[in-house]
Amino acid sequence: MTPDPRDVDEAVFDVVERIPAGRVSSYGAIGELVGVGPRRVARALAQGGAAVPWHRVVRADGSAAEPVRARQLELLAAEGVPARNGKVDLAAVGWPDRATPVRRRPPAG
DNA sequence: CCAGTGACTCGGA
DNA sequence: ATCCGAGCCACTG
Repeated sequence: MTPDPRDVDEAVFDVVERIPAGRVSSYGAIGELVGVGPRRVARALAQGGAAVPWHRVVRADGSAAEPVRARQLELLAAEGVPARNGKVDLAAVGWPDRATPVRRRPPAG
């Protein structure tokens, strides 16, 4: 069965809704979670992102997309996400956390 | 069907 | 840091 386009959009929105305030994800990261390409994620947000915290989705390098760049940085700053020269620190506020489970003993040295 | 475009990403220069 | 090409997926003329 081929997944309906609307279903893919809903999957994208569902993941975006899961991004906690103060955190940020990327098109590619979300794409991997829902099983589509980053461009497909961007398309979904451009189409109906108004219903989800789209501002918590940035580029892979932490920068914001052109058409919403200024707006996105303001919304992020409003919820405690600092930006450095127009880019957020994905290593600090990136979501989901990398390799959180199955690794209770991080390399302490 | 082909070409152009876009809230993308990676690798190379 | 900046620009370009290729890969990618969906839409439009």
